[in-house]
Amino acid sequence: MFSRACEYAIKIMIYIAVNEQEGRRTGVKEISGAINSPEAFSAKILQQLVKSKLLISYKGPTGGFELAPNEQIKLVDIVKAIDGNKLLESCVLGLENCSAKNPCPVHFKFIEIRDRLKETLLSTEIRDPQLITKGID
Amino acid sequence: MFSRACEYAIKIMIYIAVNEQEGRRTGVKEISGAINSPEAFSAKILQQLVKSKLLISYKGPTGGFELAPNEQIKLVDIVKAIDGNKLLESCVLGLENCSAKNPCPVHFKFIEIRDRLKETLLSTEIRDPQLITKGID
DNA sequence: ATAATAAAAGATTAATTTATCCTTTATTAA
DNA sequence: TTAATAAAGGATAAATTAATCTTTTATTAT
Repeated sequence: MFSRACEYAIKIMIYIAVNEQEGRRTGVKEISGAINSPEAFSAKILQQLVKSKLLISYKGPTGGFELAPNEQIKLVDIVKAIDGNKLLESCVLGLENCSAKNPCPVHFKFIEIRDRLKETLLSTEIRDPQLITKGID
Repeated sequence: MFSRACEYAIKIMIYIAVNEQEGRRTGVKEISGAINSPEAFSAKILQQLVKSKLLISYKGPTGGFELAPNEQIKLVDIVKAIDGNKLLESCVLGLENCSAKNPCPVHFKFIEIRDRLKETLLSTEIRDPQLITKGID
């Protein structure tokens, strides 16, 4: 469903949110240890999340990452930042001109699944207390 | 959502179903031309579909492919044959031990989307007249 | 100021997926 | 029975994704 990088990204964001609750800034090494992801690869993903303004980074000792403040960060923002919007917008059969007016054979079978997916990604906020309690490794 | 190969596979199966309606056996060249897929790659996918018993192949002149007879072929069969059941069974965050009893942070957010997807794949039959009318290229 | 720390950046490698090419095998029709 | 046809099989190449390694830049605390 999501790329490996995107799976890591979601876990990363949730883990940083957990630490935010406790007022702690989080570094790459701690994150990759906690979510069991390769450190250097995680660092690349963190860079993308910073460029996408979902995180703020700090260098040097005491450095690390924090969630972008005063922002509602939703799952959909993470997915778009890492995987783009192919999953959310493109035809499941990869047809260029598929639409309600010119539907592919399975268009109407999948449109509601996709809408349901979008709705879930849009309504799930990364600071949701429900999210930040459960296992992530 | 699906791999490129799986997108091709679904289009291939629908196209063969269209021809079955007209009593025509279909060859790789015609198929790849009709659905706009690379011929040699399509041939590999066709081989997999034959190995998975979803198609029957015939060599030589007048050769080609037919749907496996007397079988209800569902979308889920195609997806499983090409992409396996990762999409249908694995945790969206890739966690090995994710389950209702030991849920990942997004488990319950996605479980119903997945169930909806499974239901659609299970209930969509490749010979459904609704499927085999619409554009596929 | 300087040493230590940690992220950023860039280059490279590995693995997987997508795609092509070439040879072999089976089948049909002349 | 032979030539043409079409799928099967195997090897290879290209592209994308995943992952690693090394150097640079910024920041903090001593």
